[in-house]
Amino acid sequence: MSSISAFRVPSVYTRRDMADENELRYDPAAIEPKWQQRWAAEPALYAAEPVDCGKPKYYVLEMLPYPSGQLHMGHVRNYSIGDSLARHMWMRGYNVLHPMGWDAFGLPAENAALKNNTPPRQWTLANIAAMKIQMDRLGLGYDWACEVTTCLPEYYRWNQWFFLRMYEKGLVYRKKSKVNWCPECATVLANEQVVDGCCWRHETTQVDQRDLVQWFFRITAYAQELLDGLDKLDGWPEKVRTMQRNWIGRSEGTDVDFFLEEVQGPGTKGLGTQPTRIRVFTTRVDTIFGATSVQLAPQHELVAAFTAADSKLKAQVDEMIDQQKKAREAGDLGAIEKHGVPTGRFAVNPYNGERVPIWVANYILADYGTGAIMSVPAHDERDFEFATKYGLPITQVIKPTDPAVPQELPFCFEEGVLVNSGAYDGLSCEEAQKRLQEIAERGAFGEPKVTFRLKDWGVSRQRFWGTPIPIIHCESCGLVQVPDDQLPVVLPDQIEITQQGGSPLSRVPEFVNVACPNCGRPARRETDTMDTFVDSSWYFYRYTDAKNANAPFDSEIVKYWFPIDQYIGGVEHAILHLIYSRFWTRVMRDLGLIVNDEPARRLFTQGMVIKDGAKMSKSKGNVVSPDEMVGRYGADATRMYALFAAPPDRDLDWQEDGVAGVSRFLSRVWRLATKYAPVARTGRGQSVGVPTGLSLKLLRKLHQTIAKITLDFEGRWHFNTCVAAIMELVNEIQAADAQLAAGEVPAPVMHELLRSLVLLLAPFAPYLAAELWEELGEEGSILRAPWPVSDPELAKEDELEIPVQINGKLVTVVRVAAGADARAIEAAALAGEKIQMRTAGKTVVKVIVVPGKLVNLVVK
RNA sequence: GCCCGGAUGGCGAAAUUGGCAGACGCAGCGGACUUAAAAUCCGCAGACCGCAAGGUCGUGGGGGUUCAAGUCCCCCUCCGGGCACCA
Repeated sequence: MSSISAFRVPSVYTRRDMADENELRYDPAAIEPKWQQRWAAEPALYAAEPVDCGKPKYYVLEMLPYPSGQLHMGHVRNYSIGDSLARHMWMRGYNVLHPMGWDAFGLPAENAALKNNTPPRQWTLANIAAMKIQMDRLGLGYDWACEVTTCLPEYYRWNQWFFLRMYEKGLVYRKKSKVNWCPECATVLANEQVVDGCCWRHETTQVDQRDLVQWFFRITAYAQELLDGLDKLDGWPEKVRTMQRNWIGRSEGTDVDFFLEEVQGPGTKGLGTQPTRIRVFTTRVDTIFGATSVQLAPQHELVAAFTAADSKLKAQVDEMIDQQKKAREAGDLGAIEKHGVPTGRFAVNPYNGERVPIWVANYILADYGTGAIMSVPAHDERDFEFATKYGLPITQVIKPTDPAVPQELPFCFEEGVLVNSGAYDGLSCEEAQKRLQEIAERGAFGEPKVTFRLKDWGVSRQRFWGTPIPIIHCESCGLVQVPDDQLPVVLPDQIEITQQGGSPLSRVPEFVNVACPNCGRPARRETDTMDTFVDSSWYFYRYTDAKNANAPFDSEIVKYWFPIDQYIGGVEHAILHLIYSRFWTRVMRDLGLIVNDEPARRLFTQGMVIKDGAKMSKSKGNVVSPDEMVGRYGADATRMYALFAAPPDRDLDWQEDGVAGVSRFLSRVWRLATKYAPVARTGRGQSVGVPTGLSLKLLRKLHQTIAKITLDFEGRWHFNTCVAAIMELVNEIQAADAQLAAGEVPAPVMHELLRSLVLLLAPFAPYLAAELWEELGEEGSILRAPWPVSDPELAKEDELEIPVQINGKLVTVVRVAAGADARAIEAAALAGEKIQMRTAGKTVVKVIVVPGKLVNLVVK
């Protein structure tokens, strides 16, 4: 349906140009396809230039979408922001790289294959084609020459290549581990992909725990560097940096060995090869004299030794493990009640020789620290709860220095002095920690220790539609790398996707059976594929050199473009994608491929798109289709509304009436510009001279608007107020319509006004801008036209309205010359009639004059 | 529980450095044009009192600093997001 119904031509124009009634209507359905065709025919418009072009570079990147087949409003918002920025930077004369690609591996393609009997590849490529059309319709200016599609062998061969390089460096390893298993996906999930005990893609599907041999990337080797790097990322939102800091979870403390008390008699059986020490991790070694038990995680290796000789204990521990597992699956690990069982064994505190019981407790995590703690109930909430429940002794060993601290257990504070701690009594917590660490190191029963919460990145997936892991299992040679010259290991074409568990690739004999590259004997390919976060960890490097068949990219080209100047995407990727990318960048740096430490200098996280109070999503049934909006109002209006309705970093409430409003505004621009274009054209190339009167007024507003928008593009990014500023400008021009029609403003000024207006609109409404640019008789593409420069002289007001307050309350305003000094302003303020009346008979105690801002009289 | 955000008209929002609160837009109301409607154009519009001139109140709540607070400080409430038995 046509959106903008025909409107009656304004009378002033009807007289002049009756014949062209149709041309007066703003009709995005006509304009937009016309420019799509033209731009498609001229791909160089959006193409990055060679590295030696001599221009400063600007790399603007938006997160690549998963090719589901449909853009959603979140994409529209993300890409509208990025596209406006890219267009602005082009106009500022930068060599802009503005690429787009497809995060094309992943489960939905397999699900679709099951459902429609369409091969994943075909389904994915068809979706890509459809979404590309949507993007083109939106008028997004991408350099399609460097498009990256992660499911194509030309791309994923480099995943494999990187995997092998990392394998050689010891950054890839295999281990049997408890993994998160999503029954729906029938695959393993990374810790980061488990949300509240459920799969991040299937929010109602509980994740199981399974034991599998898995491939891991040793991201923990970079934990400290990833943490330190955050301090320097001042172009990233503090929020994201904080989230990553918490995720990495660095914690400084001490590893301390408690000695396992020797036990004589039958109970010692099975303990023979076990360590005689229990290593605990604590951040509060200063409280160690208050340790009244040692607590082990149920999975701790010593527990297995203890239970081997004690079937009753074993039953209790097994039950505990089972309960923990259930709780983990239900996602409320923190909610289960603390409980434990005594092992009947004792440990000896290395500092004072005190004998404390060893318990197994369900609140001790096997995979954090050493899986064992010393329990100090007087100074830890959890230990206190536990000790109270089981009547374990509670010994206070820290006395608060601050008398305001309530005298109640447990005492959880760090400001205090030691008591009941033998030779260390009287030391501050901080000093005591240092001293106790020294003693431990000297006595070889402990040392300072930094622990991270971050775990290694499990990348194995038992799925078909992902990058095959380039490893061959040979019975004689063990794990053998696929030689580089045999890459890529290509996914087989013919495959039957079923819902059976295990890797689909393992059921394809042609894929699995292979000769060992080492000994030539029959061997088996690895059938796990890689997590799709591998694909998105480095795709933005590939953009710079997407066709390279010999290397993932040319280092020199990457050196030119990196780091990314501006990365834009949703905050939901704050941890997963953005931490993996930072890791990958460092790995590539250490492989000598790149020189930058961080992928992106600046990161911008846009807010969510909300409708009727909830995030737009299929499950909520509140989805607005971009196609529908574009069909009804045009791409320009849709995009501009996405920028106008809220600042980009905040959530955006989608209201269709608002899109209609923006569309009305664009119609107004259209009418105004087409009406005065004939006059403006005659003023092309002529100087505006020294404008006065209405000309000056309008040019002043114009130059103020240019200044405002230019400033916003430089970092503040309040595009909502940029659009508002353009609206104000248009309102002001339109308010002068009668005078303009009467010819009060000379042609060169009309030209300057309309030309600049169109330039200001170009980043936000490229179709309309291009059309009007042509209408104004301008040559060349508006895309490469220089961004207008604000003339500060013209922008300056020559008279200001200064509010005058009495005791902080507004009474009146006075007009003064713009440069007026404090004395002149004060005089003008005091001379005002209303001020005279209000101050009559009273004393003006004080006069505050802020030149250019206001006057406040303090009156008694 | 801890760590981030946020709260301003009927609605989306603005106020860039402490200086006229509500720009811009939506919805609404009045008018012009029209046989009529739509579209368009012009105007009104925070709340309360008042015929008006004008006055009082007003940025989630309470306190404070200041000539002046949406903005700074302290305390609290609610909403959103992240983390959560991390020793």
